[in-house]
Amino acid sequence: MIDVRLLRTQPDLVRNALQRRAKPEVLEQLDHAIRLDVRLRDIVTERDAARARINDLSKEVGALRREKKDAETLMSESRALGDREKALDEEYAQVEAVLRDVLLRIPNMPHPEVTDGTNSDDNVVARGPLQMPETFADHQRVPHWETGHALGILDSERAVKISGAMFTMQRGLGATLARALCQYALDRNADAFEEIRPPSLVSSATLTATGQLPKFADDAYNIGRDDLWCIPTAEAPLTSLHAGEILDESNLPVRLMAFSPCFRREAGSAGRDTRGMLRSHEFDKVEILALTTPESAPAMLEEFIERVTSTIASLGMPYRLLEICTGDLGQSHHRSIDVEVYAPGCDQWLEVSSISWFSDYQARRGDIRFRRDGKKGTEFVHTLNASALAVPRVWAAILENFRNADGSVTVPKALHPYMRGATLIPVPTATAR
RNA sequence: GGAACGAUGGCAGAGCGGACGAAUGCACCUGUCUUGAAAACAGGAGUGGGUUUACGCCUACCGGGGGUUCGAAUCCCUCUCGUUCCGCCA
Repeated sequence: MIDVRLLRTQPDLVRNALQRRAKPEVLEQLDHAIRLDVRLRDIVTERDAARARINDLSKEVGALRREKKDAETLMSESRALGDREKALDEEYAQVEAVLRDVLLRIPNMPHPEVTDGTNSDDNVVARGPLQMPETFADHQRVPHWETGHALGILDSERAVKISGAMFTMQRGLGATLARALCQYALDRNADAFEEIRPPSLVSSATLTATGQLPKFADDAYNIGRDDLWCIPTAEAPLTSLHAGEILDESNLPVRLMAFSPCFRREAGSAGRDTRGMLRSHEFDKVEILALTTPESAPAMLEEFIERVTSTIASLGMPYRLLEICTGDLGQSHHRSIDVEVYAPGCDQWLEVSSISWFSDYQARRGDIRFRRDGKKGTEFVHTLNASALAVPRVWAAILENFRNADGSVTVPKALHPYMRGATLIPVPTATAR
């Protein structure tokens, strides 16, 4: 949520920043919010004046009563004011609700350094592939779904039988590999992050704090009977962990990480990436997250980039960094860098992580504040997060990058400790099938 | 799912219709005293909103929402959460 005060005092600053997102309707929402805010303050001023008078009157009534004097004149004046106050209060609640809804739908202001652009075509490669092989061999040019099925470690058909389209299921060493990736990602960040095992079902308030609600309700699974939502990412419960709290500056930064399943309806992407593991309704991910002071957020962003890229690099696959342009930036995002891994089999750069800085946008929604040492008052924290590792796409990229000429897949060395001794996913023998 | 009880400031805990933003204790901050500390004494401390150049002033907040009243932490309704007992269960 953007700051109403900023919108009030420096509307042009906000307008210019949001203009860069290249979404005309946002500017209309902005003007709407400004009008509502003006109206709201008029109401508040009059309502508070009425309340002040009522408070004075009831004190006088109390005094008269003690002296056994008649107070009917004052009481009737107060009654009339009470009616007015009630009407104003109702109007306040109405206007406030609309204003809040409008504000919740206005996106965050992009960081000044974010490149201008209108859509994903304008994203810029911030760091090219550092280890792109000259060429890939033919045996690496096999899509992971073919390899996965041939090796008996991916069973899409039965996943569809059990749950429907866009669900996947790994088996045997494939399942072990998926879990190994999570285990590995957690261990790589355990030096600085507290591991959390959060709930996978959360309240509407929780999904509103991170920005999924109210605007993107169609993208998440809703359990209407209990008014709960399946988390689309551990970002949601982790960000809200300190919702409504005032933290001490000395406790910052708060660093959290979590393994969790992620549930996404993928409402707008029917028919896209239907094969294999590139897009599914449920997947596993390890998320890292930080709550920081505003001034230390840029350094944390750099640290996150370093952590994510070094993890990907340690698996030995070509990757690149993408600076997301203003037109492609998510609603809550102040700045985002995507990490993509190259998958030679399907010849695609796969987004395996998004490293994001939300400035105080989520903190304002979730009411996460901090108090500076020895100072009065509070400020909103900055939130940052990143996928330390998203399983399916990394899993897919491994099957393509490390496919051998005989059809087997070599397990990256970094994962060996988590594979129960397996260093290779072999081609099944005829009898084993 | 059923029943009973409960929810007050950082914590503990009073208040049960009128000067209550709220006693008291602990914790905290600032003075005085002390070489320093402790103790003692004095004082100060919450959050949001509106308004003001500013000091400040007004307003709201005793789990959430609604009601009664001139006036609600206090009375009534309702929801949520917690504790205990029963039921069910990994």
